[in-house]
Amino acid sequence: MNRILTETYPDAHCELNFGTPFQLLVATVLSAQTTDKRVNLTTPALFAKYPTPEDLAAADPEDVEALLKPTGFFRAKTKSVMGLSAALVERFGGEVPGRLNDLVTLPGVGRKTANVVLGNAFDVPGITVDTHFGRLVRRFAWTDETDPDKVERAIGELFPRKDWTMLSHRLIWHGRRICHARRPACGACPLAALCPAFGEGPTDPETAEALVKPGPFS
DNA sequence: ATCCCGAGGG
DNA sequence: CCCTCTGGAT
Repeated sequence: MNRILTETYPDAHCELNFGTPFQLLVATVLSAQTTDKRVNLTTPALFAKYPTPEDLAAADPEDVEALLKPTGFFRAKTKSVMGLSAALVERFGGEVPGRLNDLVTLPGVGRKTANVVLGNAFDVPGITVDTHFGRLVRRFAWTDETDPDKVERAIGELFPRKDWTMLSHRLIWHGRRICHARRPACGACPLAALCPAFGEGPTDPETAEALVKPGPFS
């Protein structure tokens, strides 16, 4: 299945826009329970006004809340991004640390966010267990764990370190495009023949026709 | 109504 | 383990 994912999504990548590791960190915190498209509509104004941890730590919280409103959870996210900015200035010399154990000490930063930053700003392999990743690895029966930390460990044992970041991107892309939470587009899925969850539950009607005409080799 | 590249708190 | 934070798209 991994080979097909690799062929289907050879160029899968992080779709958040950023100019610095700090901006990627902030954008990733903002991406919780929001589409990255909406984050990308929000961050330009934020980064224009507050490009560095020093700027954001010294900002007026009400102004930041107003800027972050469209991303949802705007009070909690303001607290997180201003808090992590202050922590970066106080404890890390204003630089984003390149180690997981340091990143997760920042307010609002869990393992998922930390691994996004490691994988996309530091070239350090990281498994990012978000809602898509967890759903897909369970559908694929790669693990039956539901706790994100346990999923991360289980998948980490199945794949070599160097593949962790791209595997994360590919599963997330596949989850967004085909293997949706509610009505997966099984009829359009290149993994259909190999997928243990194929045909389970309702399928996207737009692709259902393909299920009846599976192709030349069935 | 349900989902979106979650994290912190109880 | 649960709950809450929150707005926009479908």
